[in-house]
Amino acid sequence: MTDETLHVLAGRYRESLRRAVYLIRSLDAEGELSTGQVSTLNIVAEGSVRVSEIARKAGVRVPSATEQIIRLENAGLVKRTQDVKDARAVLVSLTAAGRDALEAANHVRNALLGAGLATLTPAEQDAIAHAIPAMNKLNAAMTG
Amino acid sequence: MTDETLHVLAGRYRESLRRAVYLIRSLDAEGELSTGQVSTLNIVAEGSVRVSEIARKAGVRVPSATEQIIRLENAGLVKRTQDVKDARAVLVSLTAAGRDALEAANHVRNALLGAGLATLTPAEQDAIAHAIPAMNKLNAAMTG
DNA sequence: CTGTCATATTTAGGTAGCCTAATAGTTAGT
DNA sequence: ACTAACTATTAGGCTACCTAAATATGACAG
Repeated sequence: MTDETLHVLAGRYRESLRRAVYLIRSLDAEGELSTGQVSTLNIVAEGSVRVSEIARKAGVRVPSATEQIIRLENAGLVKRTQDVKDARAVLVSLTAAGRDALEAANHVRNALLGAGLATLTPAEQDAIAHAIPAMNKLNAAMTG
Repeated sequence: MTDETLHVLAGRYRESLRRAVYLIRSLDAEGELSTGQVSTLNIVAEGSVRVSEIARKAGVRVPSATEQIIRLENAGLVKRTQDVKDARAVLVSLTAAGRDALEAANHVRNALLGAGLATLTPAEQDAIAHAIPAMNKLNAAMTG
């Protein structure tokens, strides 16, 4: 594609993502956990993670991650432990309650979004499914 | 697709959108206008719009839209006028400065995102281009 | 082994942006 | 004309983000 074409595509894609953000937010309306909390839990679910690693993956600064984690810890959803190999570092992991809460939150959101996807034609569903790997590659390329 | 398949697709799509939020945010790092401000300006750019209409399109409550608009008005980017046909309503429109600022902001963001898109293969670019109408339909279906 | 610089996290203080509830004015239906 | 519905704003509060500074540990050169 030419730069011009890519520029136009960028504009359309940006607009679509902007609206998709509100879609994602609307999925949270019913739930008990906020979008940010679910995002953080999803990151922690991958295993014991340092605070700085959570911040990096979430695209926020370290103090913001600390704040989120403290809130989640107070809610009993994650626990913090000292890294035995590096006393400066803190490892964050899910509690059993956190795992349950995350699973429930994901289930509700996926069901809602799945119902929305069901209103699309099979071709439209395929178009989205097919775009996801490209979107992920783009996300990775641009946000590190 | 089966409900189960759609459920899985919903999960993958949600995850991709979650990361795309940070991509969008990263496009704002350099600019003077926040993501929310650009979104609001983009809505207002479509013509004179009521506060309640802006709120609906932006996916926020009316007082939040009022707040945004007051900020943009203080920055000289939009102006508020009474609707002559309905004295309850306020019509919001861009000022010349607002139009310029929006154009500049969109240009910078589209250039940055366009550069990211340029790193994808043509097939990946096509996959995203092809998914956008479906994404827009889904957004419209789920957020009204 | 000690001083220095880098790394990891937390604390402190501030801002943007979202929310609900309450207020004031306008319109529309009976 | 009265009541109910609608439009916008104001008031008060919360979450989540930020930068700067403090605290503690690690790594390493001399």
